[in-house]
Amino acid sequence: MQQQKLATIEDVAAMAGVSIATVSRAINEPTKVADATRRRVADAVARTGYTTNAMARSLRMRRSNMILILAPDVGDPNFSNILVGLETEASKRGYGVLIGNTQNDPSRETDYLRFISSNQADGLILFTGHLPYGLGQSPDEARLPPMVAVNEPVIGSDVPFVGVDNFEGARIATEHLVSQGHRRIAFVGRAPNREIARLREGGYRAALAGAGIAVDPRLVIDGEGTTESGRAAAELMFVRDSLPTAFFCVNDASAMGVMIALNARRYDLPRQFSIMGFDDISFASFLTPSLTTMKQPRHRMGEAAMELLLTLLAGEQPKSREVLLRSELIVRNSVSRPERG
Amino acid sequence: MQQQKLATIEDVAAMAGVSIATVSRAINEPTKVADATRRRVADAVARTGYTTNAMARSLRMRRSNMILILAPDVGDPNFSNILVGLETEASKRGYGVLIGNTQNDPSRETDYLRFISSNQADGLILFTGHLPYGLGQSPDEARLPPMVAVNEPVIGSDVPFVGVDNFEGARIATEHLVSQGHRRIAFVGRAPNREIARLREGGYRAALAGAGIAVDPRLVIDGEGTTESGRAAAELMFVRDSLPTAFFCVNDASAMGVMIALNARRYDLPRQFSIMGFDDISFASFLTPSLTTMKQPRHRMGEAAMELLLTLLAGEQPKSREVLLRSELIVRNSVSRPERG
DNA sequence: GCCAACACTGTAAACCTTTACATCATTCAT
DNA sequence: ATGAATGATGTAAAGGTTTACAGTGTTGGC
Repeated sequence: MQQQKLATIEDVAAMAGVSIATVSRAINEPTKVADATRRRVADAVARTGYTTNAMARSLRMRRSNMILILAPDVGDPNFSNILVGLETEASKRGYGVLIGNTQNDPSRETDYLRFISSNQADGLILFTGHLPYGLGQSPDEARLPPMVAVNEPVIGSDVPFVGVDNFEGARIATEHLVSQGHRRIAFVGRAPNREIARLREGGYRAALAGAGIAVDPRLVIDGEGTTESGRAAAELMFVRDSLPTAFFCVNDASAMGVMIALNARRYDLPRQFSIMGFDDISFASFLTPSLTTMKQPRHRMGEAAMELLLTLLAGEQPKSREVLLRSELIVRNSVSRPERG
Repeated sequence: MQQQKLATIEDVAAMAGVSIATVSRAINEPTKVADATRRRVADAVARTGYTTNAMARSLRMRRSNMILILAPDVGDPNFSNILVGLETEASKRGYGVLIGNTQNDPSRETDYLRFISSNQADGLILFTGHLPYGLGQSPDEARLPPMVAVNEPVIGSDVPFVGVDNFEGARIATEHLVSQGHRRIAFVGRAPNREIARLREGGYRAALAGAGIAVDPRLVIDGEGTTESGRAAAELMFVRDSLPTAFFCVNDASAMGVMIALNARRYDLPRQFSIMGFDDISFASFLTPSLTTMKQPRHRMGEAAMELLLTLLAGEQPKSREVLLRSELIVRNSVSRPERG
């Protein structure tokens, strides 16, 4: 329909009275061409409305200037701000971002790899916490495309990682609860095969150990980090009749679930139960009570991850293959001193 | 680094003992090639690990199978689910999605158009509510790339639109408030130059007119649809001392702001004030009180928008250039009967 | 036994760049 | 005045597909 036959470099060359090589140089390496010529070319570009055909360019240069972002769930509230950071940095450096929503479906992961193998993307950002299915198995690591994990490290691999120190953050969070006088602290969202959950559980255990508190296994509940799983976890504790005075949740979504369960049972929060989350998603402050949590610097995480990936792509040696940003304790109103022992 | 020199169609052809043309056909038009040959090619493809180079393909076919999504703010909670829908449908049809976060910055809008003009994207999905800067001005509409607006229609243009009937939805919402006995109903988030806000304000006015209620101009407050603007709007009413019994907010984000303001003033909601939002963002149900609002079928909006765009791209005539999905009243706990007249 | 139709395959052009190499003119040191 | 170095430009190859067109062999109808 709108195929008006776009101007090519040849049209520009003809109009400027030079060869196409000169046009290319005038555009990409302006110093290598005489001033007068450069002006003629610039003029011709303007008059023809020429834009260089990215496909031809990518074909020739074997580089697409595109980055593929693989995320299990683009709708995750913890995702979007990181995405903005990624996109900002990429755009600043002349890269575009392609998004791939995998829903943790192995076939979709494999499917998206076609963007890499077909040269449509030069590198990969991983939110998934594991290598895309179809990449990890073969031992020829050399074949791995340049990639960086963000938010969640990739288990058992040396994929560069950008995020917060989840172990340390969880320890700080748990220590905050301890410092308020809590000794029976639940961990909601245990998931041994999710690296991020494992790290946070580790920090939780370390904090308790440091305070000389034994972990009551009945207070460590499995969950996938969803709101519903948080709700179910809290309910389970009531059924088992083994209650904590505080809940440390693997993330804010779980914490919301716990809060829903407790509100539904008409408890007065935080008087009767304290709740601590992790992530500081944008809605954490709008809950009632507003959620005390650990803040992830999401925008900066995104920027740093993209920066690292582009450094890798440029073939340069990055300062470090792991960027750990500081998470920050955000004290709001969901934590108080326990009313009973 | 991993430039192992990927297999090309020529390698496959050599291994299968056929010409490259046959390989191409075996892959893209299997019926046009003899069974035995097809098997040999398939075998060679498997053995070489060949994937077709998307750049070369796009260059030749003048089509990238990519869609550019232009959104003012990727972090908007109303955005992500639509994005999932867009992505799902695109992926199903073999398209990839490229995301462009404009932050309403005209220069970034223009900048992203390079993806279109350089053939890196075949079509455009617009969240912005206006034509990208750098596209609208010239009258040669013929040059416009295929595009579809989602969520917010594009003012004064015939860009196809997929979304809910915002006028009608706002009318239903307001009528609900009226049906509960409210007569002093505020509209929070007036923005005459935002089409979506105008439509919703229109629905609000229509509902009041239908009920024989005159609009009190002091109850119509400007705002950009942010949480902060909602908070400020509510505060303004207290300052002006012209209070409604119910707030109809242009979107959920504004409604949250109003709620924050009222909670801060220690009002008992919804007993003393009713609040109605629009969008049903994922957190609406987690607010206290949970938010009564109009639900947008976001996932389906995304799918429908992508479907429409791909239809356009295929050069086919779509059934309609406007797809209006039904928004649905979600009754929760933020609306009750007014306690005073 | 001949010709047309058909099924399959190959040849080569086209898609639009970037860039190594060659060419030519000019400058500068000697 | 000469040769080398420098600077500006041009020529042509390469990047990997798709596809119009041509070619070949086979089938089937007469």
